[in-house]
This record gives sequence, structure tokens and C-alpha cells, in this order.
Amino acid sequence: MAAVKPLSIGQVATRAGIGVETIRFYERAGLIPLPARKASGYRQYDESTVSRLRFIRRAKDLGFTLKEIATLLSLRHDASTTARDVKDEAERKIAEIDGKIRSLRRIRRALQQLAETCPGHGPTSECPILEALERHDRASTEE
Amino acid sequence: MAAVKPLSIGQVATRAGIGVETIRFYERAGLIPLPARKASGYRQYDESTVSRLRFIRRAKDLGFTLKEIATLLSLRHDASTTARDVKDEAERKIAEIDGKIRSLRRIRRALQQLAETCPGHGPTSECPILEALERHDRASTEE
DNA sequence: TTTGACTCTGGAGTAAGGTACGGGGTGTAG
DNA sequence: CTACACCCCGTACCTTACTCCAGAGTCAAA
Repeated sequence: MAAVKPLSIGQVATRAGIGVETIRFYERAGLIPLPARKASGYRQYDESTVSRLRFIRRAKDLGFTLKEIATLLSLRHDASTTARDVKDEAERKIAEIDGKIRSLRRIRRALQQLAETCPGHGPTSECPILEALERHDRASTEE
Repeated sequence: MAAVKPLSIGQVATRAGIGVETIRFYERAGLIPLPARKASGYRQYDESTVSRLRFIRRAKDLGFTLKEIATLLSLRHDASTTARDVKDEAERKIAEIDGKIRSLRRIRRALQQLAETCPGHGPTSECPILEALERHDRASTEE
């Protein structure tokens, strides 16, 4: 087995497709282990860190927050964790996404209805969108 | 016409269903006009501010950012604006929401697929979710 | 050896939308 | 007149996920 050639932070950044500053940020955030250091203080990484950073990137793309990713990472190497735990986390996230989608749809519907009833010409005083936003404004003489 | 009894910031807050601090924040943000002051420095509002704050709250509920709300508010009282301008803004927002929904659905699909293929029991080493996140990790001996 | 690219640290800044706090002064009911 | 709730201001702090900076040291190729 050949000794593994250590990687600099810049090399890791390039391989993981991420910025150098971001790696240091993740280190502070506890998402990646503290790396070995050369006498000069330079960080030394191996490929496993590249993997881990890619893991983080993909999880982020799936909408996980860094906090959730930290959980996922800890689940990953805890021997007492089962696939069930990971699946639960994924399903929780799916439910959360569903909630967001529902909420956006509701908003969309409301906005759509307003836009549909708006003639799209004439003064703002006849715009149902503004009217709706002003609804219940009784005592108002407007500013 | 009877003189309108001025409202304190707390009364306005209660009526608009919003916090006192938030009102001061909106004032700094330029979303509401600078109010009159009593000799003591106390802010004095009238009902129109309550209306305006409710407008802001509803627009916020529809997913508009404070910046967009500022635009909406300025459109509202600019005589040269037409209903068209407001409608455009609403439609732009709808398109933006559609983009968000599409993005969330894409994420959801990916996550769902992973969760479906996960047996939900056994060690994490057989969890396809983690596997997917680790994909392309060739040289990795795992940390 | 020189040069240029890279790395180190700690701290500040960004966006959004507030929330909280401390140390005062004020308004008003009883 | 005394409580006590309310208001003032400025500033700091919160969350998320970075991003940038200065000033200094280091590494590697030519």
C-alpha cells in the first residue's frame, strides 16, 4: 500500500467543487474533522475529506440544511444506526418539502385569482390586487 | 369632522397584529412614513398606518419580500401607475413561485426515490440513501 | 533565488426580517 | 402622588450559509 499523498485545502476544494473559504467554514461548523497540519500550519487532507465534502454538497442539493447534514453524517458512522434512521430522516424531509409546496400553491392560487380579476389597464384605483391588500381598511383615508 | 384621536405605537401594533419593535423596524426600512411626534417624543399615528401595516402583512403572507412590498406601496400612490403595473408585479411573483415549486418537486422526487429503495431496516451500509450521497466516492476508505 | 500562487489567522460583512436589551423618560388610573 | 405600563433611543443579537479582507508566512517551479 502506497502512502497516500496528502492534499492541500485548495486541491480538496477543486476536487470537491467548493470554495476554500467554505471548507474552513465547514471545519468551524464541525461538518468535517480537524485535519492534520504540516509544520507550517498548512492543512493536510486525504481523499476521504473530498468524499465527505461531496456528500455535503449532494445533501445540500437535496435541500438539507447544514444542521441536518451534520445529523446525517453522524448517523452515517454510528454503528447503532440502521437504515431505518436514515430513511426516517429522508421521509421527514419529504414531508417538510410537501408542506412548503402546499404553502406555495396556496399563495399561488390567491395571487392568481387576484391577477385574473385585474383588467390590466386603467388606474390603480380599479386594481383588485391592491384592493385585496387593502381589504378591511375602513377608516383609512389613505395616508 | 371630529379630530382623529391619535394612536400610540402600541395601539397601532395591537390593531395591525404586529409587534412594536417591528413597526419601528418598518419605519427604519422606509415602509411606513415618519409619524408625527408628541412633545415627549412619542410617535402618533392614525388609522391609515394601521391599514398600511395590514397591507404589508397581507403582502408578506402572499410571499412578497419587504423590498417588493415597498415597490407595491409606491405603485399604489403613484398616479402614473396603472393596474397593469401591479398586475405585472403579481405575475412576476407567480412565475417566481412556480419556479420554487418546480425546484421543490424535483428535490422531492429524488428524495422519494431514495427513500423507496431503502429497506428501512438493517445496517446503514445497506442504505441506498447514504450510498447515493456517497456516490462517486472511489478512493474513499471512509474517513 | 526569485516570483507568483497558495495558505494561514481572526474578524468583519452580506442578505432578510426581525427580536431583545439596557437605561432612561412619560402617561395615567387610583 | 405613586405605581406601573408604556414609550424613547441605539445597539446588539439571531439564523443560514457563506464570502471577503488584511497582513503575514510558505511552497514549488524556473
